[in-house]
Amino acid sequence: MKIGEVAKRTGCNIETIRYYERIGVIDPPPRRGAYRDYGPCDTERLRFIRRARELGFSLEEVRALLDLTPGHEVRCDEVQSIAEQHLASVRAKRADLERMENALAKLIEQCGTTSVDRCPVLESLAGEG
Amino acid sequence: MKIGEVAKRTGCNIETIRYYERIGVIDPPPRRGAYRDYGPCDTERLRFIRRARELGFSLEEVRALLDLTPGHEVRCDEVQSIAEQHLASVRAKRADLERMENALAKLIEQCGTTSVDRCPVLESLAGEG
DNA sequence: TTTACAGTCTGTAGCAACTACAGACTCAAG
DNA sequence: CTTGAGTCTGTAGTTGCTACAGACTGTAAA
Repeated sequence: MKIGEVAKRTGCNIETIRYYERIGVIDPPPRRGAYRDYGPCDTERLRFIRRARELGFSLEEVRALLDLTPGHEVRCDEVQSIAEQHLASVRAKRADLERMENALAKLIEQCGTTSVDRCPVLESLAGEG
Repeated sequence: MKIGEVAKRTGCNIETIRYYERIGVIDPPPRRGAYRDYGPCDTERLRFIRRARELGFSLEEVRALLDLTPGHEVRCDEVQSIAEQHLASVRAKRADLERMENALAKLIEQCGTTSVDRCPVLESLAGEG
């Protein structure tokens, strides 16, 4: 399989696949002539990476996850621990965004409630704290 | 005021202040000798920027916000529109994270429920879709 | 006066995780 | 033999900083 085919099958784009190779997240495949020649394992691995990225795992976390499987001696507890750490950070981010959302909503709500030459959004951003 | 003082007062760090100057978010202040010499307006502006950044506005959005005030002819409706756009994107991000959180929690929940040599997290990341 | 020292200066490189070229090449079909 | 889509390498851009290196400046104490 050439890189374009793999890209189509995995949903990764071509540049990204080459990027993953460059940073060592996937191994360089053999070449058929000048072109990279991928097998089914590569598509699987790339799909794995893609899923994990979609779930917000960083590439470092993905790497750690991938490093757990090679000898097929899977450590479910380690996987669980990585996933749990990640879950915690997702929850934290979500809480941040929630606070932001509330603050923004409050700001916007005030708009139009005061006299013409004052804007509560700007004032509240400028005000001291 | 020298840059260190401004940094302390605004909570921005020194490198960041110089960075903002470089990209034109703040104007280059006059120099007293070789050193940048800031006035109170600069601290206000930097505080404004910092608040906005904390609320997740991008620097481009911050720039747009700042561009609305210079002639003191404030356009509250424009400010509101920027804030609303931003609110929408915050909400979208939060929804994404929520989906992530659910998926992760489900994954983790399954851990330990199957036989010893299978890990549901890895399987579900690897599985086809 | 000298000298020490904290603070500042410029300029550049690094981070994550890609994306987007330029310009050369390759390989199969017509 | 030529066309053209696909691929190759290498480099630079993105966002919003952060972190140096190596030079300089200004002040205060000895």
